[in-house]
Amino acid sequence: MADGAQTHNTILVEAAKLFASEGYSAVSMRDVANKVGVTPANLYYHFTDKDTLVRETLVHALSERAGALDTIFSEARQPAERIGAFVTWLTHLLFEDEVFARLVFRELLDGDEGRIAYLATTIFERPFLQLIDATAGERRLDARLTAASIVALILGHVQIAVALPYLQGSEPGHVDPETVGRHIASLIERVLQPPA
Amino acid sequence: MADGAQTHNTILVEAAKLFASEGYSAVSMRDVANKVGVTPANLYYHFTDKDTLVRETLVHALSERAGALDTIFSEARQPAERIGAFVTWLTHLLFEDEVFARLVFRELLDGDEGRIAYLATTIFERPFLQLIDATAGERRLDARLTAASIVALILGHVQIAVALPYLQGSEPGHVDPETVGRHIASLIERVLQPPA
DNA sequence: GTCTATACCTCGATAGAC
DNA sequence: GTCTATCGAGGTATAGAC
Repeated sequence: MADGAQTHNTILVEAAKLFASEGYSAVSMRDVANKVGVTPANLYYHFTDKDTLVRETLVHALSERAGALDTIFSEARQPAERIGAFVTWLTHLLFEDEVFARLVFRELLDGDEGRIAYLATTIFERPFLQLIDATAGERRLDARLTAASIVALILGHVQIAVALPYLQGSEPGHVDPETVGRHIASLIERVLQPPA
Repeated sequence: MADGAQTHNTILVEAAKLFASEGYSAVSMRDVANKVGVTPANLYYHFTDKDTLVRETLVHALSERAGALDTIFSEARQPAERIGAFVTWLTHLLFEDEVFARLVFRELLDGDEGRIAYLATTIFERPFLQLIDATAGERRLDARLTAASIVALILGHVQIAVALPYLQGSEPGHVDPETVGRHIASLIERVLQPPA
């Protein structure tokens, strides 16, 4: 199983998958060890205890994905274009990267103060400020609430996607990132266009 | 601790609180027993095993709340008014009834097929069909996606409410059901108003 | 850095008295 | 209907050989 730095990283990656799919308390150190292909004792060489493993797994998984956020907004564009790019990016990321999406949802549900603060500043703060800036043109809406609504809309669609197939007359397109992303973009366009 | 029917109900209520706040696998039968004030063995008199307790707790908690849904839509109104009433109702319910909100989020995250199907038909189906009906007037949008968006927007706002206080310049109003509800209603109004 | 072996605890669940 | 007592499995974590 190669050298230590390798194992350390493999543990973080496999633990992220397990924690995302089962939840922290449902996954034992034995589970992680089995998946990685080492013994439980080895996990305690790399991480002092389970709580530390959970936290470092989270930091590793989130910071890995948050990097791409920079490039989304880095190119100077019109506000509307910037919003569209963000919507497309986040929708695809959450629909297609199930590990990331589920870790985010778990943190929002079960994270303690420190972990939610970390999540907020690492993932949400940058796009949130950009969205506030981009929606500030519409004076009759609270820009912060509107920015929150854009993020909420995307998160909510991902969240309810698992339930939609059980409703009457459901179609696969309702849980397809491309379709949902375009729909969200068109809703935002309507909200932000100057009223008649 | 009174007669059996009473205890049975108390268990369901206290278990709902514990499961909502900690998650199913993080709560032991001993935890539930302690909170109720009985012994673990007694729980097994009322429920055959933990999984059964979890399922019956969920059914009890959801069906209890879903009843109010009928009255929201029962009075014949204009589509716009019906949407407004639904938004106000669901926003307040989710922001103010933390046990219900967290149980719903947990099911969406960790429920198996049967439980998500139950959640979908018990909670989501009725308002969903009503919303489709009420938004069908806007021909240039997919009514089902738009209905999903309304639910998604509300769920998403509740979901990210815990993170908003950690973002720069946050205000208490952003996690207040009244303020958020009105904001959502005004967004929907803009989307559904006939374009210029 | 990884293992074997194990201590100690908490878990879900049951038997049987009251 | 509720209790005491207990079993076996599986949980976190550590000691010490390699």
